[in-house]
Amino acid sequence: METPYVPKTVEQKWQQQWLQSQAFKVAESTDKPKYYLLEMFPYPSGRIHMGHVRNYAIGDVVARFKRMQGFNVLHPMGWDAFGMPAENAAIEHGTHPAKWTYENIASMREQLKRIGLSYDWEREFATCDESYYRWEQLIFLKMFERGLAYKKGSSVNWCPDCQTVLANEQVEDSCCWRCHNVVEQKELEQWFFKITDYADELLDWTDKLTGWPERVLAMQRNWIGKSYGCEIEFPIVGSAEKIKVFTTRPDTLFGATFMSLAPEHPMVKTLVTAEQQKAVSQFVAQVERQDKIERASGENEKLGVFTGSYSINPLTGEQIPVFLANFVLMGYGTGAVMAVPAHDQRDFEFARKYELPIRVVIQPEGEMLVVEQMAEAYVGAGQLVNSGQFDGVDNESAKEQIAAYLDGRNEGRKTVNFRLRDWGVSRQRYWGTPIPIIYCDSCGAVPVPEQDLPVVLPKDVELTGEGGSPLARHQAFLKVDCPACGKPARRESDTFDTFVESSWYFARYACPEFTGGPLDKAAANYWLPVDQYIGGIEHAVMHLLYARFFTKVLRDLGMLDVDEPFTKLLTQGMVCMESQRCAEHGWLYPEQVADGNCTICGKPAEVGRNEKMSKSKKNVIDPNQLIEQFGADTARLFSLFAAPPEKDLEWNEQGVEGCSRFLGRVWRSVTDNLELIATAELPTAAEGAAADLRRKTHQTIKKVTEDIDGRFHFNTAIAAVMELVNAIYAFKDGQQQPGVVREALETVVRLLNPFVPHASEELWEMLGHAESVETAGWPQWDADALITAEITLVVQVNGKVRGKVEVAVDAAEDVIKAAA
RNA sequence: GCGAGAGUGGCGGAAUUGGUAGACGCGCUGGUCUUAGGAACCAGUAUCCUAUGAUGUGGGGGUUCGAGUCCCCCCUCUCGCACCA
Repeated sequence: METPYVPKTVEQKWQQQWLQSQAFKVAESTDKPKYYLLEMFPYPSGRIHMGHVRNYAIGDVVARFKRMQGFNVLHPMGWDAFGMPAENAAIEHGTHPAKWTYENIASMREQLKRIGLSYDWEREFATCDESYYRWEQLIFLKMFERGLAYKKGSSVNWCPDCQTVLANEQVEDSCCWRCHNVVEQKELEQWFFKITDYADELLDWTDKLTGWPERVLAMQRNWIGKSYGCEIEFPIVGSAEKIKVFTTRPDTLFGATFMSLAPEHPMVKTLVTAEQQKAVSQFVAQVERQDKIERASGENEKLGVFTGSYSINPLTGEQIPVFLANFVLMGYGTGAVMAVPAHDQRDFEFARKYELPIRVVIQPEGEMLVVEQMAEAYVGAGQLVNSGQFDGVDNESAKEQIAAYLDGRNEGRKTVNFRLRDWGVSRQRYWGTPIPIIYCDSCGAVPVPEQDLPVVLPKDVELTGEGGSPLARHQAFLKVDCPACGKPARRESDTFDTFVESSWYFARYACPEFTGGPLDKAAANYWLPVDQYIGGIEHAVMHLLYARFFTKVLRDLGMLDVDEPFTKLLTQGMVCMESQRCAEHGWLYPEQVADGNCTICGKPAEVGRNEKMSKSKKNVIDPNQLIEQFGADTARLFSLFAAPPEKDLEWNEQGVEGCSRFLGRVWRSVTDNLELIATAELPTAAEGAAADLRRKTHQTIKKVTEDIDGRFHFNTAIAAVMELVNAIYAFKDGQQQPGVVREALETVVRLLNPFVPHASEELWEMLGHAESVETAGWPQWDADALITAEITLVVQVNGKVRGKVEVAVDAAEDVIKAAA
């Protein structure tokens, strides 16, 4: 009689069913509001890990919930398929990156399908598909036309042994990760995207992205790093040239007693005098070494060297020495700073070390700074002193006044400086999108004509890991005639940074099959922006900033009409697990530990709590095994129940069992009551204990709806359903009012559908419904059912609980007072 | 240093607006049923106390009839940026 719950059978059945009915296929529609839900697409590494399960389970709850609420939900999936791991695998295993990548995609797709995620699989694509990257090449050409893509010299990490460029992540302690030789800096011509043109817009919009976590916005603001200040020109003694500095403190200009330049500053050569030549080159070499090793170790002693030259402080007319200093960065501002030791801590330390003059030009109120007694720079507010006609002015107004004064004499001007720099997109790598440019001796860098796209990445290459990118040696690929003059020319052999692909994939999902351009504008405008984006916090800056930038570029290219790609963002936490380590035998698998001791040597194992799952720590749970043992529904339920989505989730075997038990309990609550409720009608009212159950049912609908919608409190939503299930178990008057039981059970099944869709569908069918539970829609709560006849009032005297009284809900105040 | 966030039972975590702190789950304790169960079901489980009761949300102040929640100061932890001129 009783049907046991066998997750595997149930899950296979419904996954098959969804596939056949194309349940999650969507098209543009006007009779339903659209909702675009997206999780960050995965890199096809070969296997799904628990982080993916969590990410996609979270997304699937929202997708299914919104669908049940009547939204036209776009929920696509694809693959961020270009990148280095494929090349490395090719080198190690003698396979081809394409083969490796597509095989990984095939097996990961099957894994994802076993989780029961509601994707419109017809929209799936991989960024290494020619039909995707060809449109990326077109976007590049349009950007090139507009001056948004340009080429300039830039230094890169170069391994002289492997003859290849290394990404920053491939440099470990200044050495090549593969051959462990010291990495050099090499000057190369690279392609850049002019993200700095959008710095202001990217920054301004951070205030309008109210659906984003504050910390992500803070990181982006920090990264963009806008600061208001002044550009000031310092003439060089005995030269017509001037040194430009950027400062946020023009008010302290009278206190600038020397100047510091970055060791890499282009004017260093002309500034160094013959006598200082040797000292300077020694210093530059020293900083180059220090940059990598000492800087990383937190060493920050201020070091410098005198160039032998002097510049002139434009306000005091004084000659001030020009130094090189290790703390001045070429990449920020102009690479030159006016040093005001009295009011800047770094300049202060530098001046003390090299015995340079310190002059106080800002006096704080109610205090008298004396240079000899200063232990550190004074960086606060105050009134100007030793500043000529500006004496007595408060320093905030002095910023304006001095900037205006300099502007009038054409010696400086107010300016804005950004930390953000243009995005270098060239990679000397094989497995990426070829940059569609042809170099001609006569015509220079010529864009590949649109009709010649795509520039197909050739497949016939062999990867050895040495000698640089195989594209740079692939004659058939390289040799091409100049599209402008027809003379023999050479193709660009660099490929794009893979962040380029992930900067617009979300838009392509709107029209993955479109052959008329990157985007079908109508489809893109219908679906975009993404209403809810979900992914890891590790992408807080790079990916999310680049995607925002690209969206604005696509808008300005006329390809779509939105300003921002992602209306709401949810950054989910990591999946962690306890790890165990033996002093002698290193990290231990859980089965290598018995009673807290290492099973190899018997010594106590050290327990590390909350460590991110990683193979090296042997604390990884394989989703396949988990699903095999408990089923996809349990895996989903636990990853949603154990922690709120934005927090780290600590994996716990017993917690998983708890979720599995709960599903069994739900299952039995339905199967045990099937006979009872077989002919029962849904109630519109109830009496006594049945009214309490009915109230609980409708309270639960309300709670779960509000918890999911916008708040993403899945853990408390699930807890609420558990309470309802407990109430059904506790309810003993089923014989009298079976309809109330049916209502409660159907509610449980419907509310659980976004979390455990397979079990939910199966139970819904058992309850006698021919149509999918998703078609049945999201339940509505009945406000009348929420009303109680009596409520418990807590009587507090001086804030202490002194008693409880039961009163009618509509009792008058004096009745309540009397009762109390 | 700057920026963001967090400190609540043995554990994961609840507590939309200030109103019975500890929902729900794990673990633990006891029970029922069973040949047996790590199955299922029922009950209990913040701390102290025999109990009335008292104490409890990192610490210290404050506002309030009433504070986990609001204000001030301090401590600790996590994450991000970090010589940013």
